[in-house]
Amino acid sequence: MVLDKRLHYGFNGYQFPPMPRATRSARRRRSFKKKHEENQMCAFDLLAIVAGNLLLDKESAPSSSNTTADKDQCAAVNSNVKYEWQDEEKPLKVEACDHGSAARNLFVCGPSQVHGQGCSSKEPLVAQNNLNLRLASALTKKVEGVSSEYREFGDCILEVETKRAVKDEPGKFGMVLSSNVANACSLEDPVVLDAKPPALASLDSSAKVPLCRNHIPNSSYPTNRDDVNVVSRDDDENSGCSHPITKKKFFRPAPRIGNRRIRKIMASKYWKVAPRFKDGTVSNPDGDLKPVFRKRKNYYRQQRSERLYPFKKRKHYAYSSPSNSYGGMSCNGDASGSCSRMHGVTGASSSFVAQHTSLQPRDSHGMRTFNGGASSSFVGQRTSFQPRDCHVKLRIKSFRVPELLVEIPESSTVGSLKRTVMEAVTAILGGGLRVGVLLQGKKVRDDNKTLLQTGISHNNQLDSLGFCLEPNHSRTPPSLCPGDSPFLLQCDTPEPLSRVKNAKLLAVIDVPMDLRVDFCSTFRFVSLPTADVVCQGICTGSPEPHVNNLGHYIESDHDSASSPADTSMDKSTNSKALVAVPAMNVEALAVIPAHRNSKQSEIVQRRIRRPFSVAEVEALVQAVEKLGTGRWRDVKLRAFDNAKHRTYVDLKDKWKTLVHTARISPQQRRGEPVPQELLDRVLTTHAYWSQQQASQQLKPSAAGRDLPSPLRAGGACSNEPWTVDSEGFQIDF
DNA sequence: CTTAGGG
DNA sequence: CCCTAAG
Repeated sequence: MVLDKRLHYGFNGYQFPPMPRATRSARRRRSFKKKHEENQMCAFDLLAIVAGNLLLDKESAPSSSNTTADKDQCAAVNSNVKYEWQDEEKPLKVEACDHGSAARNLFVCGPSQVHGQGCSSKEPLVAQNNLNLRLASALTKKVEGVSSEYREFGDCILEVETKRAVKDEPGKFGMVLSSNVANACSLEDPVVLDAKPPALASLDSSAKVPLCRNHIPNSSYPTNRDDVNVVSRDDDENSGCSHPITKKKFFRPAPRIGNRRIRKIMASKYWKVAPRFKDGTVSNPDGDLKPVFRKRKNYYRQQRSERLYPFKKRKHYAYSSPSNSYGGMSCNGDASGSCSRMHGVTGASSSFVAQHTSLQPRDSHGMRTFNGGASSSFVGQRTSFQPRDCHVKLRIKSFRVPELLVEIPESSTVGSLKRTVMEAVTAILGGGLRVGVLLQGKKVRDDNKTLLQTGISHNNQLDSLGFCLEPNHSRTPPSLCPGDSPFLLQCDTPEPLSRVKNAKLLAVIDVPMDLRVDFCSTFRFVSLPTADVVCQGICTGSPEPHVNNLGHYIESDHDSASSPADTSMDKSTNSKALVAVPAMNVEALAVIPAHRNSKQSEIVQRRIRRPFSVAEVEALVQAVEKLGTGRWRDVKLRAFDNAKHRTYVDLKDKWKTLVHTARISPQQRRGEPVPQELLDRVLTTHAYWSQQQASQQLKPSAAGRDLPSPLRAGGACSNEPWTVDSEGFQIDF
């Protein structure tokens, strides 16, 4: 099979789109050429092709079986083929790998110049660096003569790390490909991955962050940077933080990635991520970053990204406004997928990092909590943007509507019933509700405390956090929330309400930790001034490393500690750091079941008190007369099956109180008076069953027969002082 | 989960 | 109504 698809990756971040085909218009070719000329800065070019075929250039049609590349010009590894590519200056050899399965991984790496000459003839490349490529993994081949490392994951993903920065573009590099990706790309729609670090895009930049085309100031790269920070990701183990390495440092050998991880990666669709980087490019506050891409390219990318990412990114991000620098940054939950993808793009991101070495997040706070790449990404973000503060992500799966009591005549129509219910619901939702926050089972009453102060932080207790909807007493007007809150939740002084005990809420809200507790306002958070606080904490259930969209890198490296050394950016970024928190974030990112610690997190509210009506008492008495006092479950089923709010324990308790009530003087009784007739029956019944119970104990074997069994319920027992209706009385609520 | 009881 | 030990 011939793959027409190929991917070009520019280590510099410059990408060469596939040459236009001959069939294409001259105009397009010119355009193509022009573009490349403009991007001469690119020092290194990596060409990767997956799926068994490598197209070195349009002229040389690659066939799966043979090496089309001219010797000396390109090297490609095909499934079982060995290609050699020799550059005069830097010979690159790639030994064939034999991967059993479908020939997949191909990649070519070489000085861009070579590439330019032979393969992409038109592209001027400045290749000066030597890259060592090494394939780790199944393919495990070494490519010598180059200074980067490859990691091949499974049969699909290749990660490249550069040890050395390209001359002009220190730190830029790399990428990961998956065969899938390759397949996905057609020449027509070349996949262009930008190694460049997207400045500050959020992961799902696609959704919220404006594409950076405009942000790209110019094509030239900064030349004065010597330091390259590279973050290498570790293996599957996650938890890495990005740590920048100075360019002089060599990257540590890329750890191998287990299949498991590979699968994950694949699943995450790395390749999809790649495009994002590009898109994600955001203007760099410092202006340090200079995107190499042109608008046109961006256009490409954008298009592609759109195509490739049909799926919507997390809604979560959607909320974040573009302005919100960090809104998209966090990865978690759902995001994990995207994050992981990013991970795949390690190389690219790392390059990004390098560029931004100067930017280092001062605050490692959030970092530590991150897993793998994600954290690193954050780092990057922070550096460039002002860090805000950690965010707590909570998901509220649903709110249960507090119990509604509706009274309606039996003669009412169903329609009127519906309207009645609607009105009740509307009354509640329209200002009759407020949100209660519970932490560790305790209600958080102080709305003015920050989440952090309250103990709600990104790295803890999320599972012990609960929310509840409470009826809002009319006396307390909704204070904070103007109508904008989508939920129309009003907040006011939190008062424990017993009604909503069952509300189960799981948080999944992305909340800045410095927000006040009273997110009742719907979760419209009010950000407090928190200049210093900056952490992007995110909790994710997913072990996957995350990479921030910025391309900041993250690595889950074992030993690597994130080294935010460079603070040069700090000052610049700080000012920006605190941005208004968008009202968004309500979206759920990660799903964090709040009910895990049922005891603690679950709402501990006491149930609302609901006095038994006379009718209920009647039903209860009747049922107990028939069933006895030791079969509350049956009583429930028989008479209160439809009264969801009455548990058998409630019935038992009520019986207990009825007995007590019957025994005390009427003056001592409280509440709705129960007809004496009923109380008398209560006493009679109680006495009867007590006796039965006693006799049963004395002579268990015989007693059983005497006791009215449920089955025999229809027939009144001769001993029973009452007549029983076989059907019983169902209380229907 | 049910019961039975104390709180 | 809640909480819980027991079964």
